[in-house]
Amino acid sequence: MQLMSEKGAAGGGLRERKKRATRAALSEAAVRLAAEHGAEKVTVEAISATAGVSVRTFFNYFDSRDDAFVVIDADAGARMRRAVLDAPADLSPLAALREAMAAELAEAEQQHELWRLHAEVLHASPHLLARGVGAHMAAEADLAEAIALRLRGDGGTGGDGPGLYPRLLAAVAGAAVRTSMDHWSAHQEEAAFLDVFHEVFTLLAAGLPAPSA
Amino acid sequence: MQLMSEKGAAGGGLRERKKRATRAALSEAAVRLAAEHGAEKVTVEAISATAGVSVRTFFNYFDSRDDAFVVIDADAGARMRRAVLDAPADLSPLAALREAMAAELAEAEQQHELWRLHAEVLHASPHLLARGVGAHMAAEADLAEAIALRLRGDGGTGGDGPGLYPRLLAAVAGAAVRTSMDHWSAHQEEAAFLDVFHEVFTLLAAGLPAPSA
DNA sequence: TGCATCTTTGCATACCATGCAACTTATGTC
DNA sequence: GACATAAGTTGCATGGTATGCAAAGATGCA
Repeated sequence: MQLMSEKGAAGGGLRERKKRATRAALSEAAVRLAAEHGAEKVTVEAISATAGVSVRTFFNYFDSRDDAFVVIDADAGARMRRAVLDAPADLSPLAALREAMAAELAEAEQQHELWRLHAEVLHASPHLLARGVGAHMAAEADLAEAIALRLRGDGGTGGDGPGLYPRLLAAVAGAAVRTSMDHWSAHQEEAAFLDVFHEVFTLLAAGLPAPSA
Repeated sequence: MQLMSEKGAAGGGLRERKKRATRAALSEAAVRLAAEHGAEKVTVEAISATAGVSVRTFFNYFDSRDDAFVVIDADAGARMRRAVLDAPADLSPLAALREAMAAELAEAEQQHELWRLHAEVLHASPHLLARGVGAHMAAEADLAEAIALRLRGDGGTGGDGPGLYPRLLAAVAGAAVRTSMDHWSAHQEEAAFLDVFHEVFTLLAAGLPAPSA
């Protein structure tokens, strides 16, 4: 079943620091090996050896081999959730989401090389790409709840989750980010990523009108 | 690698009819067994035995065990693509997509019981749900291309796929459908599915404004 | 230091997934 | 209808994936 994720933020204990380090080492080993040899040719044994742990320990951190390629940053969801909750009150829900996601993407640029490799790996095998897309869903559910909180103020999300509007907003924003990344990685020379990102959200806010051209 | 899907429509040859029957039998066996015992407890051997074929044959039809739970109707994508292309010219792209998807969902109601079980199974194990969402991506890419064709009239989609707008539209519409189904299955008694579906597309067309209430 | 807790590891086991060769079943032709 | 061919199914062998369990090794805390 995997180990619990303990604290999302930077905890102080030696144990938790070691655990984060091990997880990061496994993740990085998986991505680098996959970028070099192709994801299908990378065995769990190779990943574990590169990260300096046993195969059994690999499965203490990831539920499946593919998870090591797909799950990049486990705390990203929590950070976006907080960003949505802390956004200025005069931002529309859509704009709050846009800003939270933009901040997260900017953060991702810090690990530039690794993220680039990661994108390459996912794009190279559709199987993993699909898995990656699906993996965002949990984060989207979190975001939907954050939006619901933002809208209603109170903490009682009721028995059966956020309403239709927050769910839709989170799902659509997720789709928007994926579309931006896809399109940008196919037209990297023509436009900066942030331009694509903002054009996408502008289209959303306008109700996706048919292009005039 | 899986067998090729031959023709999407109803072909006449005995071979192809048998193949579709076998695929359907495997798919149905997988879903029913999973609904009864939980997806994790269903082995490929059990699915194959229920469908009356060997384990080896199972893997001739599906690339992995999970695919049998996830891939319900392999031709749905092709049908929606055609529906988008054949839609009346005065419909906006968003409306054309909405109608294509509504038609497909109405079709799904024919197999009501099986689709219901399918939804249950996916919902019961997040792992499969994520996989299911990812599986829609190929269909979305197809839809994006159809929209691009619809907008530009010509057949030359260029070297690097549809533009930003068609991609975004397809991705957002996919997110809208998933959201509708999620929300509806959580509030089944309160509203008819089609009402939820239309409310979602109305919100999209309005640019996802913050709710006034 | 010494004890409680958590983590890693090896081992055993079962299932998943693919290549290959032999066998069976459709299709089209004579 | 019988034949040659192409297509699909099956069993076997093989290797990777994934989990439970118990022993050994770290860490946290009094």
